[in-house]
Amino acid sequence: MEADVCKRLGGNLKRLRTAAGRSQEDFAHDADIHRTYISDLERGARNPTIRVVDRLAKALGVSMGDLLD
Amino acid sequence: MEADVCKRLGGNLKRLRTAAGRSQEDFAHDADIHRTYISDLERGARNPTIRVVDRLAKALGVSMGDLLD
DNA sequence: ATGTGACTGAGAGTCCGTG
DNA sequence: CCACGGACTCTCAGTCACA
Repeated sequence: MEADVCKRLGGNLKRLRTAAGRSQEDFAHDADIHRTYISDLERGARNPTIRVVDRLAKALGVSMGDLLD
Repeated sequence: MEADVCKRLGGNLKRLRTAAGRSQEDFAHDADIHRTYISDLERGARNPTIRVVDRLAKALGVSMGDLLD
């Protein structure tokens, strides 16, 4: 446990996005975030602000806790 | 509802911190975050990264969802 | 369809203060 | 004890070309 927050977010994001059957490109469009930025996030390579996470959560229809906890 | 994420975090943070009976300064020290930044966060005046929120949650002994949802 | 390095403007986060 | 400001450094947001 205690994986880095960014890795945790990345894993949750990838899991929830693929579970919804959406590509990074399509999802990026819905969340209004650049395609390569989504790629970075899923790899845990970025430390995003809560405003970005808020957009991710809304585009997925989940809570922020679902992405971060 | 639908308040800005930063305002939501600010309200939750202030509520949970005061419920724990701690001053901003003491709490800032425990979370290893500058005291003025805690003040800014509680007023919803900043858009922090998830690493900062993670430290806040740990210092309070709550989940990130408790602070953000 | 996704991963990655590089880039720039904007803003995250720190530290000095004051009322 | 807290709100708020100014000034600073360093990282994030957002984008591109290319693999």
